[in-house]
Amino acid sequence: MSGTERDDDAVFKALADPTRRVLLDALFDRDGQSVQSLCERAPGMTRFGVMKHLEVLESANLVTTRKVGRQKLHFLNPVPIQQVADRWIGKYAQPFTRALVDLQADLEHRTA
Amino acid sequence: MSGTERDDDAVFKALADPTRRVLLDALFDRDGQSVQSLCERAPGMTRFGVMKHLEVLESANLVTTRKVGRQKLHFLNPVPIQQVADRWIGKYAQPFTRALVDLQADLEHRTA
DNA sequence: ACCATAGGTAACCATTTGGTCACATGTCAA
DNA sequence: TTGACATGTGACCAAATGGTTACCTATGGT
Repeated sequence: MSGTERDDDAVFKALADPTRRVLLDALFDRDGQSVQSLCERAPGMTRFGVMKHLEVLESANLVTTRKVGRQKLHFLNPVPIQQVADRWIGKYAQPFTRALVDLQADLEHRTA
Repeated sequence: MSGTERDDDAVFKALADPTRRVLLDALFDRDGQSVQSLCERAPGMTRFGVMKHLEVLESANLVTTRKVGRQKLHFLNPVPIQQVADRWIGKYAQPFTRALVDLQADLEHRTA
């Protein structure tokens, strides 16, 4: 796997868990939150579970952190998502593709 | 989890595996391929491994199938990807967001 | 100095996942 | 109808994942 492919893979894998997506959403709502604060978004899960998810997000470069006093603040970094969207998802989601898909679906429906 | 959230989750999880992304790319290149044909895209993996991945893609509704004679043809369905992109990824990848992100990154760099 | 608070480490566990193998089914063609 | 070919099923296995608990470190307030 090339470098960007490996990076993309980490991003895809990081996005594959609903808790992690919730955490990203939380940071989208309010950036720079502490672990404690983020735990509120994952009720019924211990702080350690949340921390593990945050580690995954951090190593996929989707969140960056900064220690302030005794708390660790988490910042959203959407750039990897944008890159993945640009060079992979866009290929499937572009209007051109969409038109083709609609046409194909129509044809399949007729011949079915 | 609501219905669409569960669907989105299946799509995210399906996209989390590199082999499955390769299979989608293969169908993007040439639609309507058989299992055999798709196996060529995953060298070093048995037909059964490929079949399992195809099942995952199918149950996430990313590929649809049609039996023709003794072979099963696979068709790409990008719609779920488009939906996920529209209602989740777009939020992070829109130009507006991108501008905010760049600004934030700049500020953080200055204060660091 | 002290204690409460915020976070970190490591061991551990259950489940899911990615993958294989052995075998079964269905279909075409001679 | 027999054999080759394409796909399906189920058992099975190793590794990764998601999560917990017990304990440790560091910081801030009083």
